[in-house]
Amino acid sequence: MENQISLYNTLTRRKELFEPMSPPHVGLYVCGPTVYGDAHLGHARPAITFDLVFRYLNHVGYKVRYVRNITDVGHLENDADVGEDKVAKKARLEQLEPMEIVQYFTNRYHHDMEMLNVLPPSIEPHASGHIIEQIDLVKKILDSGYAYEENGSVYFDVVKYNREHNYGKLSGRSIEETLENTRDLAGQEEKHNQVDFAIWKKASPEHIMRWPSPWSSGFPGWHLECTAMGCKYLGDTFDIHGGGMDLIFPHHESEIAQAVAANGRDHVRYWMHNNMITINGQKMGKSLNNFITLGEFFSGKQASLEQAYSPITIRFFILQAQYRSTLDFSNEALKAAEKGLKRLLAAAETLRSLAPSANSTLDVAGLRQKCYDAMNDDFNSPILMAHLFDGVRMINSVKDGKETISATDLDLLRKTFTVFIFDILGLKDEGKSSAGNDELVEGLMQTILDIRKEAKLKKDWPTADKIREHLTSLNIEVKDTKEGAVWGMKE
RNA sequence: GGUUUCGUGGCCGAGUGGUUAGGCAGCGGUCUGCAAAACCGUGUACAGCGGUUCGAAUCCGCUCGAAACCUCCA
Repeated sequence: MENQISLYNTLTRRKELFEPMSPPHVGLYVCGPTVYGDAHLGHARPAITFDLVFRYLNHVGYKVRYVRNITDVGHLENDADVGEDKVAKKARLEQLEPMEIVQYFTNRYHHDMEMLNVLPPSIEPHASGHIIEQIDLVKKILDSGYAYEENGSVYFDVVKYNREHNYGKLSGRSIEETLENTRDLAGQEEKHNQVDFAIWKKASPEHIMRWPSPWSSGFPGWHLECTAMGCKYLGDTFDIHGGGMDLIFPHHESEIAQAVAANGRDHVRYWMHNNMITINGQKMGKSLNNFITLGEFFSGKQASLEQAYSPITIRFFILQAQYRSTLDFSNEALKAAEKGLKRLLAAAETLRSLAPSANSTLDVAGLRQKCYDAMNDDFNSPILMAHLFDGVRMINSVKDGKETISATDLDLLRKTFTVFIFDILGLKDEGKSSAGNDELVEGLMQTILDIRKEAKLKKDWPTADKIREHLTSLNIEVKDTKEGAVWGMKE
């Protein structure tokens, strides 16, 4: 590989050179959504972060198998193990089949992701479709002695595991402290220790999502699915596992424990975690009830939104921050993103019609290298964007005749812009497809603008202004530029 | 309370020992019948107090403030 990528590994808490186990193949697993509600801005962050990782690894020549699961079982709603399954709860409230809910929100999730130009993963396994694998995993853990059965449920013996391995290697916490600080929760009599967690849970009579198992009719534990599906599709040990920072403990910590207990070897080599999106300085999340769904952003129909924001604006906004930093939502920040995106795309468009000169006064190769350097340094998209904006200045300067560019450099700059803006950052010009592609409309508009042009040549300003005003009232915006009048639909 | 992380100019957000991050807004200018847009130029900021150093936003200590995790959570 020509590009040496370094990435921040949560396991070691530092940046490390990325070396896949069996290049050029790379295994990438990312925790996907729990489909019991619409995706909100917070869900867009890991999707876009790891879409960037997926796109870049592919770009530099790796063959990536990207697995992102759909969680449609488990994940208990209330404290400890006495709660009911989130999906099941919603189902009963609305008198729908659980799988109907799952399908409905999965479809909507896919739609939102497509809008954000997030590429589909290579495999998108459902937890409910891997009950057999999960039961197998429970058996393995029982066989290796790191779990015990109690009244139809199976619990992971964290204390025993911690004696031989390090439960806490990822999150950096010690089990002793955790033991001291864990609250007393009801319904935990079955557990030998408070830190133990269920890997198979017997279903209560009213619990409708349930599967037969050697221990009881029940359902798999919260952390089991990712271990089971990750190992199934990527191997017992694989390259990269990603997800939100809020999953580090206990979810990912427990995933490691389950995998090591079952397979006796290391689970994941590089753990990557994206930071949270905040609103008023606080995490945007389901439980805090302060989230804004992606659909609401796209439509602008939500109390705290001053306007609609297009999917690609949202994408640009998220990529403007490095994935390990928190990112604070505000209308002001989003509007800034919208304008910046527009300027970047306008320059990309200008680039297509730029004329070359005999030689260059610009360092295009240097710019290109800086772009790669930024991405190689832990996928630093904001730095990449800063360099691209330097490119924007170059393009406009050439257009103004202040700088010149050779044919070779022009070609290189075009390639650089295309690769980084569209292929890697995954941005796109949304305006292009939505308006102005209809032949009839295009013809009519051309006729009208021609008439206006003639009026302007005769300095018949009232007529010219009248045409513009009438079009404005139809939501069509006309702007007189040096190259003539251009029109577009107002947002 | 414990663990971890953070505090950068009006806003968002990089950087992390010595040289301009970048975007948006603002200001100045160019273009322009008007309007809008576009383009160019422009800002010495780094929570506070000490310390280390020739030199700190960057390292160390303390203080203040904020967040995440410890319970489902992207």
